[in-house]
Amino acid sequence: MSKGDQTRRRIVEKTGGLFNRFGYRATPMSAVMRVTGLKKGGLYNHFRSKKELALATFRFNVSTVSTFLDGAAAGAADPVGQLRLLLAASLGIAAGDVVPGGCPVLNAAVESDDAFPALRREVVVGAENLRGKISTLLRRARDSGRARRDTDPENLSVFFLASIEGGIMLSKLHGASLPLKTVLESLNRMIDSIEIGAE
Amino acid sequence: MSKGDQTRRRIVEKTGGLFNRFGYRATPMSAVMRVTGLKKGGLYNHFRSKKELALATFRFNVSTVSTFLDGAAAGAADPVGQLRLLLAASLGIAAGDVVPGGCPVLNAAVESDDAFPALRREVVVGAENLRGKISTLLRRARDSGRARRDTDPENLSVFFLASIEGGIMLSKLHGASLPLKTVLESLNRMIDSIEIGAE
DNA sequence: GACAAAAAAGACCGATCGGTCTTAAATAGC
DNA sequence: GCTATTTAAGACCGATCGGTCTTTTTTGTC
Repeated sequence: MSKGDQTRRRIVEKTGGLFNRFGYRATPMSAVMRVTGLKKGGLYNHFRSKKELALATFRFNVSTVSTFLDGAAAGAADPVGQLRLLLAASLGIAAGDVVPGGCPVLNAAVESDDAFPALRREVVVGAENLRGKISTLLRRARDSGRARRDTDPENLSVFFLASIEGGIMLSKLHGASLPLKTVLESLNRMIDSIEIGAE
Repeated sequence: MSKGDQTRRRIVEKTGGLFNRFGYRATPMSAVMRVTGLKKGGLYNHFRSKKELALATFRFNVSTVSTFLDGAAAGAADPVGQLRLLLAASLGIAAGDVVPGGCPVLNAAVESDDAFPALRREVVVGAENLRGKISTLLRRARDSGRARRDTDPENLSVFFLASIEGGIMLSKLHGASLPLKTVLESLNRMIDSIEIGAE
C-alpha cells in the first residue's frame, strides 16, 4: 500500500469519531486538520471536498459498527443467543466505545434527512445493514425451530432496530446507560416469548 | 400584547420549523431573516444571540408537539384508548404535519448531545414531557383495572418512547410511513397483552 | 400632533468557512 | 543517486458566518 493510501486511511479513521460526534456539517475542516495533523494541502490531496470526506468517514464508521456487532454476536452458537448478544452490544455503541459519538446511523440519519441527500442514501444502506443482521438471526432461529413459526423477521427486525436506536438516543441524552438497558430488557422479554426450547 | 411581543412570537413560530429541519447550528441567521422577513436589527432586537433564539424555538416546538399529542389522546375516554391514539399520532409528527422536520426532541437530542449543552438540558425536559404522557396513561390504566397489575409504567414508558422515536427516525430516513407503522403495530400488540376487559 | 420610547433597518466588523493554487518536500522507479 | 511523480505545505481567495452599532422608522402616550 502506497504512502498516499496509508494517509488516506489515517484521515478517515481519525475523522470518523469527529464527524460522528459533532456532525458532518458542523465540523470544520480546521478540526479535521487538527486531529489528523495535516494541513489543507495534505487533506485536499486525498479528498476533493469535505462532502466526499464525510461520505468516506460515514462508510468507515458504519463498517466499524458492523464488524463490532458481528464479533459480539459470534460469542454464542445459536441464533437466539446471537441475537441477545447483538442487542447487548448496543450498550457499547451508545457508550461511544465503538465509534465516538454513538451510533453513526442514528446521528447521520437525523442530520441528513432534510439537508444532505447524498449522505442520506448512504445512511439507508447502513440502516439496512444493521437491520439485516437482526432479521437474519430471527429467520435462522425460526427456520431452525428455535423460535415460533409465526415469527416475522422482516417486521420484527424493524421494530428491534427502531427500539435500539431510540434507546441509544435516550441514553446519550441522559448520559446514562439505564434507558437503553430498560429497552433491552423489554426486547429480551419479547425474545423469551418467541423462543422455543430454552431452559 | 405589544407589537414587540407579537413580533417575538412570530419569529419563534416561523423559525421553529426551520431549526427543526436543518439543525439549530447549521441554520444561518440569514435563513431566519428570510423566513421572518426581518433584518438583522429586527431579530437581534428580540434575541441576544442565535443560541437564545434556538432555545426559545426548541421550547416552542416541544410545546407544539405536546399540545398536539394531548389533543390526539383526548379522542378516547379510557386511558388505554388514549394511549393507542397517542401512539398513532406519532405518524403525524414523523410526517412533519405538527412541526416541519419531525420530532424536535429526537432531532435536538442527536444534535445537542455532544456539542450544545444548554440545548441538551432543554431536550431532557422535553423528552421527560413526552415520556410522562405515556407513563401517566399506563398508570391510570393499571390503577383503574384496565391493565394488568404487573404493568410497570416507568420502564414501559421508556421503552415506548424509545421505540417511537426510533420509528420516526427510520420513517424519515426512508421517506415512508411504513417503518413507524410497523413499530406501532408491535407496540399495539404489547398493549393488547397487558389490557384487561377489551372486547 | 408633539414627543419619548420601542422597533427595525442596514452598513459594518472581525473571524471563520470551504476550497484553490503555487511551491516545497518526500517518495518511488530506474 | 538521479529524476519523475506523488504528497504535503501554506499563503491566499471570495463568501458567509454571528454579532454590533448607528440611524431611521414606527409605535404608544398624553
